[in-house]
Amino acid sequence: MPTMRTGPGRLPGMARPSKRTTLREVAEATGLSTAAVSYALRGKHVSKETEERVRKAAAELGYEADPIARALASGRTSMVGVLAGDLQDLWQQQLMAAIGRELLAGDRYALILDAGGDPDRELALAKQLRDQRVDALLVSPVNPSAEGWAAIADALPVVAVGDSLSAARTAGQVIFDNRAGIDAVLEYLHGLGHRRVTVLTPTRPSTPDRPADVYVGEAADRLGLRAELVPCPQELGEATLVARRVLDGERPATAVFCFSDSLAYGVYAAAAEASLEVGRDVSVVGFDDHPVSRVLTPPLTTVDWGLAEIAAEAARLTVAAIEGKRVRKKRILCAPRMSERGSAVRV
Amino acid sequence: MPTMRTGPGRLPGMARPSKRTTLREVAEATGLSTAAVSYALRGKHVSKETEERVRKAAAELGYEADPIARALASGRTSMVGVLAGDLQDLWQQQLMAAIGRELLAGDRYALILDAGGDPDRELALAKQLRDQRVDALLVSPVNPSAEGWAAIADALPVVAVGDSLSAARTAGQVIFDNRAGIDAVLEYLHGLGHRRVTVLTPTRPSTPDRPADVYVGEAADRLGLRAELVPCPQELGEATLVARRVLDGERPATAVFCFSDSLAYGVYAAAAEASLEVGRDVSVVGFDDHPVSRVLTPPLTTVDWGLAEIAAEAARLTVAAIEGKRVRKKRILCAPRMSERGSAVRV
DNA sequence: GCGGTTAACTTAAGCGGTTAACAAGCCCTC
DNA sequence: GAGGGCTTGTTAACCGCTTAAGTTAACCGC
Repeated sequence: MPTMRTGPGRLPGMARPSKRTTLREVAEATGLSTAAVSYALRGKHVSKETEERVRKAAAELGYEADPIARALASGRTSMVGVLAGDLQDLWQQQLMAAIGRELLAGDRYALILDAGGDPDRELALAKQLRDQRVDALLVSPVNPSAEGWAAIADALPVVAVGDSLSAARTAGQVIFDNRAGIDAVLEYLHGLGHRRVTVLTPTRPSTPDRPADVYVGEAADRLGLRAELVPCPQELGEATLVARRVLDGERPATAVFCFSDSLAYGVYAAAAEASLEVGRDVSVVGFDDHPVSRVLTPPLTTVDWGLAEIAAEAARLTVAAIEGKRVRKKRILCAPRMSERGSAVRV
Repeated sequence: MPTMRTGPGRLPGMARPSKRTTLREVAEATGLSTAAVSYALRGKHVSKETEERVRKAAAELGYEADPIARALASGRTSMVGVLAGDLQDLWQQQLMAAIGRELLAGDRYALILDAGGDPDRELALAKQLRDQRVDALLVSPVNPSAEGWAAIADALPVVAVGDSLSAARTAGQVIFDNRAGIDAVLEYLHGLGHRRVTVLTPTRPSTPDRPADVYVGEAADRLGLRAELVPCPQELGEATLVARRVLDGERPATAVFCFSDSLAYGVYAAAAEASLEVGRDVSVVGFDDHPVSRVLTPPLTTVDWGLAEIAAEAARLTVAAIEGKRVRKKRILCAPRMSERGSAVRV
């Protein structure tokens, strides 16, 4: 029978394998009650000198509070659930990365889940996150006006970031002024002489009166141009296929307005396949300003919303909501800034 | 004094606000002990009919086990800590998204942290993840051979994915055959007539004998070409600056080999600024095959490692390690596939 | 018909913290 | 000098679940 051991050899004097030091051990070492230690480590109710003594002992023993136990007792994990609408979208990947960084800087963890563009899944994942006891929920381009979100918002603070001017009760919102963005783009294209525009929208089951769609319709009517909405997956391969159909149609529109830069990349790919030159044979406008957009040929004309500030504000609102702080503005409106580059031209 | 209530109005008959149903309540409803219910819900030790009865009651009461309490009692959260080397790298963003999906499909959550390219931070974050009690740690392009990783691997299974042929004890590895990839690229460039190549590597404090660097040196010697290693940040703006310096130098190399596609985008941007044409004035090769790489002009010649399989294998190894299963191959070697496109040309 | 299994539950002791409630000591005040 | 109010601690009750160990009662072979 082979010698059993729970781990590899260990130098004498080192801490036991994966046995963490507990609060009780610190209490015993200091001759205090566990309660006193618990308070001391969080700087409450105890004298300066006791606090010092406890801290010292804790440090010596290498004590680190167990987040799970703490969560069970206190009701708060230090995790924020982050629900991404669709991580196939490169810009959302960027956003999630930025949000993760922001939260981590405040000693919180982002538990990021990807709804993959499916609204039903969004709600299911939101419930999973709630059940995971995250302290707050940060939902990205998601539409939390659906039935069922109330139950989520009841249980924990929800911060929305995206285009949803949702009626649902949220603890904060960072919203893109989509109407302004859409107006700006369509006016821009109109000014360049375009009269027929294809609008590539993310595929989501057609809620008939989705705000963005409505804005497009209104702006188109106002400007007197024809805008056709075409749903399109964010994944490049599929987006390329859809874009291909759009470009290959008979009498294709002169311009394609994409609701995300990722979709625009699909148009670039499709154009290349069809030997069309973006910025000459067809105009393309994106909607995110992803870093690589400026590397394309021609550089993609798009709408910048200020990703860094969005991530920072979202994190700030979320943390404030968790801590129950009052914030001056619970609703941050992001103004669009057109990044005019070479992909849209006069027709 | 205003009326206080804990939540918004609620229809009579609906469940109480954010009070979850507990195991005890199900136990009372069925007249069983909490233990019996606990067992029943996990299908152990109980009769078929009791199990059925419990399931029904649980469903009716809308019972959902509290993951925190479960974690405290059982010692396992259903979270996998995922440590990304640098999320500025677009390919790593893709990888993280894919890993997140894979794990979620298996009812586990990915707790993703970004080391931002800093090796010291890597270890610190790994410790944080361990303290968060994740069931396993999945480390992406990270070098776990450093001092201190042993303490991590002692406490939980560690799966490595990346180029690290690390000596540290891991529960599994998905490794890119970097030597093969580097050889392939340099041979390819050599075959095109290039004799001086700049190699853009991610900035990490210079561990003098990092494997990849060594491979470059060896391959260069063998082929008789001169390869200059230049560290470069993954963020596009900074990468562009570095690339700019590389391209502007006097007697610049004829080809730039980038250790990630993100770095290559920087070269494209720098080339455009300098009015150089990639694929004519300078050859560029990437190393990841990020989706957008094929959208660039010219499409980026790069090395594909099969992201989807990597993510799937990494998730599989991780789950296997958690469940203590034996796996046939604990070490998956990913072979490079050159995606030859238009960015590297004969000189 | 009797010890030995086994199936089906129950009991109860945690897991490692938090936190309300109470107690002791000390200083003031009236 | 009794009562009031701090400050500093302690006690003990959770938080909601898991699980080792114990209890019945039915079943079984001989």
